[in-house]
Amino acid sequence: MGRSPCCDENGLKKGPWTQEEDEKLLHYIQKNGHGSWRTLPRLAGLNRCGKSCRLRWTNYLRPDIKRGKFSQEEEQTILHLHSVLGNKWSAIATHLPGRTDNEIKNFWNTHLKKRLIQMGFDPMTHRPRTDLFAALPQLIALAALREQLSALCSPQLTAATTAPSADDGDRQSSYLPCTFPVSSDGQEAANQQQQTGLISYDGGRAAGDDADVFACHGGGSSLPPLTDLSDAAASMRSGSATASSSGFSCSPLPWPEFFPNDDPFITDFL
DNA sequence: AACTCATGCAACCGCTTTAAA
DNA sequence: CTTTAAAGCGGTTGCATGAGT
Repeated sequence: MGRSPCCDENGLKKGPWTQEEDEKLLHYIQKNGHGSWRTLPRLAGLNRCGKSCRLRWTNYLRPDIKRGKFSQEEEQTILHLHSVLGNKWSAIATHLPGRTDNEIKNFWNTHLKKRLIQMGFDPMTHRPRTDLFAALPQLIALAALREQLSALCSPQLTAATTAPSADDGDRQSSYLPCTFPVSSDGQEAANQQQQTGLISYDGGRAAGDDADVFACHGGGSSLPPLTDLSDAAASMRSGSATASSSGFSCSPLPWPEFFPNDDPFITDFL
């Protein structure tokens, strides 16, 4: 398992390519093909290592490269393939004609990964995050909120905040915040995801598979997606009147037992 | 206008895999 | 079968640019 020598050792040029170098490489490959990348630089009159030339060609100079913004469809394809293949950028790139593995990798790292994280999904598993670290800021904020509520509200609220016993199974799921209004089948959560335009693809795989990959509630995680509580506040402000008058049973805030819609403190607080 | 910070992307590094001797 | 060279691949870095202060 030998390693190709580093460019430094041979005094070869590194760093950004000049237009002149690009032209030399392009001209040589168009005329002769790339053949052996090892010998190409010398033959093409370039003071670069073969590796650098190959990279420049495959990621930039190749004539079939499609440049510019990724389309919605390409985005969905990447998300889908990444959920199946993981960080196999070259494998993903084979399904996106004109896109290089490097380009896809960059797009993933700078856009898609961040968006998944923001939505509370683990970018590697595509499932809601379960790690305590990721949840910590929100847990702290909620703990502070709870403390304030305990101090200001009736004793029954304090009682209600007592942690459930270990055999409380289902009830524990409502212990952590989620601004996606939850129904028994989680449909609203799915709808909300679709509205974001992020997780909405439906092609390629069986519905069951995708439902599993992008499950929000009850998808094998005890922790719902992490969200900004201000979203919940806004949603409550806008929906509280109709919710109370129509007898809407599902609180827009998490932990309805702690944050009852008709509690004057809660409505004032929000 | 000057500075700082965040973002996007091209390119490099080093490990793994493949193929040839 | 073993060794070695070359290619492939994914992770990471560093620079250019734009936005915000």
